[in-house]
Amino acid sequence: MTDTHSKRPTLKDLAKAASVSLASASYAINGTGSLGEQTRQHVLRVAEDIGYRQNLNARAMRTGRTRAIGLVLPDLSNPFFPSLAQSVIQTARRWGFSVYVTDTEGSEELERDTLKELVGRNVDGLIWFPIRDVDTAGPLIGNVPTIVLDRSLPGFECIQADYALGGQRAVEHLLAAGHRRIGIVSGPTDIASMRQRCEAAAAQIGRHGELAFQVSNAFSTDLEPAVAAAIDNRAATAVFVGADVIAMGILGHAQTHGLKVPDDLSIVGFDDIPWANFSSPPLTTIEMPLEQMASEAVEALAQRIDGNPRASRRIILDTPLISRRSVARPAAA
Amino acid sequence: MTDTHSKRPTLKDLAKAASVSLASASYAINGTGSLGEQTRQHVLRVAEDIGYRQNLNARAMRTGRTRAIGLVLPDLSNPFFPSLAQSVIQTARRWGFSVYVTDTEGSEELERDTLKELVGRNVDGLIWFPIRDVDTAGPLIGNVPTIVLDRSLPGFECIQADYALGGQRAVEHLLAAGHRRIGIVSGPTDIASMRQRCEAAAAQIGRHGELAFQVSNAFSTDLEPAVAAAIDNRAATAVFVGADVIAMGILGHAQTHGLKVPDDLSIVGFDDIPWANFSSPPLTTIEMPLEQMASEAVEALAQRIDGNPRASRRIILDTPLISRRSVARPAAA
DNA sequence: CTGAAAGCGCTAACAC
DNA sequence: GTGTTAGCGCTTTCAG
Repeated sequence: MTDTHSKRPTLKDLAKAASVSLASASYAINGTGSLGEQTRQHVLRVAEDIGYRQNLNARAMRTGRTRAIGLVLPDLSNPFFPSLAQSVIQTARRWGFSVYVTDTEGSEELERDTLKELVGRNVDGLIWFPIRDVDTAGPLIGNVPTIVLDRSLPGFECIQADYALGGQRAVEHLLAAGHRRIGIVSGPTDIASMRQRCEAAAAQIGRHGELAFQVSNAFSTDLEPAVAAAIDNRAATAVFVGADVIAMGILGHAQTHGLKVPDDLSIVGFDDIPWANFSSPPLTTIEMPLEQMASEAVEALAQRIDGNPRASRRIILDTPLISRRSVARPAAA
Repeated sequence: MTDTHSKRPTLKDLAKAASVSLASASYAINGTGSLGEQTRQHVLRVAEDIGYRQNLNARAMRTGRTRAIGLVLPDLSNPFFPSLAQSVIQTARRWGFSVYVTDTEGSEELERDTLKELVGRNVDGLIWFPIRDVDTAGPLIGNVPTIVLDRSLPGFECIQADYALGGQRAVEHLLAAGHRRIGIVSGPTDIASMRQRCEAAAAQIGRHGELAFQVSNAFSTDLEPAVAAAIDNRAATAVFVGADVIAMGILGHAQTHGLKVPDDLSIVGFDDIPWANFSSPPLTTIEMPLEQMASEAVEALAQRIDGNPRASRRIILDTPLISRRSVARPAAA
């Protein structure tokens, strides 16, 4: 039994309890060095008995590696990010890393603080989904291996998806369904990946139809007045929405304002967040390959951490269309 | 300018660069000790110049406090948890703590590993949402101050909500709308908080109506056959569902199977996850006061960490009904 | 195969 | 007001 009130036993305590040297204790715990089989067993047993736990910080301090990585995300309340976080956590676990998840609340200042903090805690690497395509980190990050997600930051290895292709596919789908007057609701336009998908969409609309409107909205289900107005005007029979969260807001708005989806208004979103599949109607959308992003990111990071600098590749993943029920032929064709 | 390729400067480097002693450098950085104002300024300036960052691990090792807490959650893909995580992260930040978030993937083994890992990294405290009402941690946790969320674990300070009252309120609401034949779809029944809400609901139904069925489902939008069957049978005009995620699954199922909600089937859920407000119809549900849970938890933890043992209180928060559109009078009254 | 000792980066007595 | 120094718990040469 362990006394609940004593301090956590140290390696020294363990060595003493097992009457071996400090080194032997360490070897036994880590499975390193060369140690008599019985000694090792004995130490391990005693460790169990006295409830010994390695102090990972001390270990990290000595070895210079923490086996921890930081995941810096802009906003956990956007359902896109928890999914990503989950994938990263699981993949990292497979590689033997723990993950610090942080939410920068969309603030560049917090983002900087967070990054600083993580570096200060000596994470072995960083997976960073910046708020914008702006390097708020500067030299803060130092030499910490870093993979940037979705945004495009010079000097970093970036993992992205083919946003333009996604936007184009979305519009093609709408066109194929017979829509001609198509609107665009973009997310924040200071984000390159957002501009890309919307520009590609606009181009495609320009080619074969008519751009009814192009407005933008924050990453939120709450619609800004201009957006609500654009929808209410019924200038378009269909909209391409740059992010599913916003699309869900539009879906809700349309329905509470007497517009039937998809009959009066077809919608295609972008991201394929989990509940896109459970709205009514379920949302047709462009999939962001999250699991792949996560595993590519962790893998790339692991490579670098293990000293494989691996030329700063830029990885671009595919963005398939997921066809569900929010698109139909326009009523008045 | 900092050489991108050199190691991170240490306090020693800083001291040397500023030509002061190690202690003075430390004092300047931490604002402790007594130091000439100019010395301090000078050191700080030099620190900036050479890009010095504290090594928080080393500091933690020395002081015995990491200013980090661990948040152990069962499943980030249930939208309930990211919201909770976000609140915890933000509150913790206000108290000067960083948060390690982990997802135990519903596995008790991973839960144990995770807890071990966190303790090994010397977190100052733990906020733990156990998978079940089972203490998988045992003595692993040692003396690390821990707050348990939602579940009820002997010996821990637990923060819970009034589940029974919530279940009762849900049914009262259904009753008031004129329903008599009411079904219950519970979440996993090995969870006390789940049993409480459903038992209270059942009791209330028993008192003034008729329990049409009582089945259970995993925390998922995917319905188990028994649950789908119960819904399809139309044995009930209304259901109380123990968790919103499941409720969303039922909503989707009902609608794709020709049942109109709320006309053919009224639904009230539990949790008030973010998208409950954006389904169509928006889901009437019982609110879990997440922000409050989070801030109570962090606060309680901070207290203990700062050495205020504060008798192991059990905090019970209120569970108000949020009335939206998924409840109507039954068609055939 | 085992033990003694150095040192990772930092803080906090304690001396000056 | 500033500098010296002893460790925090651990890993890892290097001798025996």
